[in-house]
Amino acid sequence: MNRERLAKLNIKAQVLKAMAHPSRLYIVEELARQERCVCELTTMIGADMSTVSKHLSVLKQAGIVADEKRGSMVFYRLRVPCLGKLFESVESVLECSARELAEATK
Amino acid sequence: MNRERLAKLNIKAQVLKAMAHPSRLYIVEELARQERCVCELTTMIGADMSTVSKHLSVLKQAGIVADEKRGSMVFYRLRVPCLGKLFESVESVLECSARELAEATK
DNA sequence: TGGCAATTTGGCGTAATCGCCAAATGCTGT
DNA sequence: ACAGCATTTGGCGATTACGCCAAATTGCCA
Repeated sequence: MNRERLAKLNIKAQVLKAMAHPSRLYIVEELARQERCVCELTTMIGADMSTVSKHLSVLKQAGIVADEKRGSMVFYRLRVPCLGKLFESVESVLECSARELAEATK
Repeated sequence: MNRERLAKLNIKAQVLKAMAHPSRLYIVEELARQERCVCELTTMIGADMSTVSKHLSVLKQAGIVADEKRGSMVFYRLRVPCLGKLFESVESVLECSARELAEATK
């Protein structure tokens, strides 16, 4: 495995890792519909605001979301419009393996 | 957030998490081309065989790969054929955010 | 300027992850 | 049955993730 490929793998894994958390995945799904400020997401998720803020920071550092300050509030939005495809892919992965997974974990 | 959605989020996050590691992502990419036995993957990755075996176990538990024992060797293959879409999605996410990410981390 | 709300940051304890080593398991051929 | 290869499992130390609390920061408005 050459180091170019390893570098790409690291970046890709980083993107996946950023979304590989229920709260963060929820955030991404919601931002795919519309932009939201931190307090909105906080009440939706039902966790501490500092926790949500850190999740957003992870997504931001992975290049998935962007933030914009308007007044005293910070609004987050998806940085890339192509995430919808990824959702579909994950969904289809689930559909493909859902039954087998259910059987496997019985 | 109702508990049905939370359950789905947990499963989706689990799938993403299983792939959110450079070695495991490498494995998935290779298995998308052809099935491989553990020792092949071990030499390709260059880690301890026990480490590779555990990575494969994670992918298996997430429903991403399936294993088949042939003789004394175990061959792994992708469980779902639709993972190609997901790769494309991750790639496009990278393309969309690569430049901005590079600038952001300067 | 003082106070209040929104957000971020630092820190802490707990839990999970990672990679290697050693040991156990399974299969093959003699 | 035995030796040897392929694979898995258990465990250990080190690193990282997670969620909450408290404190710091920033902007708004009286």
